Amino acid sequence: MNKRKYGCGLDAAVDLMGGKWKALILWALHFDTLRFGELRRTVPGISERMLTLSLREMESTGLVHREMYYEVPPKVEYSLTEFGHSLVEAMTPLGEWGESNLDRIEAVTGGGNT
Amino acid sequence: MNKRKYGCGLDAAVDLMGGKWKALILWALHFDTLRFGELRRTVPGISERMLTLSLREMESTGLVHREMYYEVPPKVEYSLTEFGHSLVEAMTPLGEWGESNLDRIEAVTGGGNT
DNA sequence: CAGCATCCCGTACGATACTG
DNA sequence: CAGTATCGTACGGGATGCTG
Repeated sequence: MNKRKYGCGLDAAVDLMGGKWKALILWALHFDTLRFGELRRTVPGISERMLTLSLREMESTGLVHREMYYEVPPKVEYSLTEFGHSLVEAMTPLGEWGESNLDRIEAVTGGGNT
Repeated sequence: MNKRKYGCGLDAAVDLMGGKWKALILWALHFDTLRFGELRRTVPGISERMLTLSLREMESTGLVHREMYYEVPPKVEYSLTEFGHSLVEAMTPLGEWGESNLDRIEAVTGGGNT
């Protein structure tokens, strides 16, 4: 049962793009429509399982569009919906902040705890 | 051992404020310096344990400042550091996006999956 | 190539009780 | 008031193997 209302919009947004991989996937798809294998190569370190799961989840939340081509070598392309693009744009400042403070963040997370 | 480098700044930022409660706590502290009990009341649904853990973690990452007063009724005040404030500011667009799309988000997360 | 199934583990999180 | 200790669970996530 999921009766979770969100404390604020930020909470809701984090729920959508939180987790370990969704932000990376969103980011990757922001620039290009990508196939499964391309995504796998673009997002470093992700497993097939997590890519599949994340993609499915983002499909179901309307962030990602999935286009299947019924060909002999199976081909599936993933792209962002308008909704997805708008989210990425909202995340951009956070991403820039993160990059500006990468050193510091790596220092505190690497030497600290979870 | 923690050799996690981040895929991008966004990844790093999400690592800092991800989780279930940190965003809410940051948000609450953005407006005011708050005591433990006040925070507990401000962040709806959080347990003492999670509040403590989140606070400790954010202390260790330099987002939150903790000020103890050695008085008879113990008193501790939490506030954001400059670092914390800058993070909140970077998160703001995301929060606004979330609020603008609250209905949609609740619909897709409430009826879907995690 | 794209993807699902299964096993397994760590930890994030929750509930409850106790303390200075 | 402001925590800490302990226990238990659920889920996120990794590794591996199989299918159309």
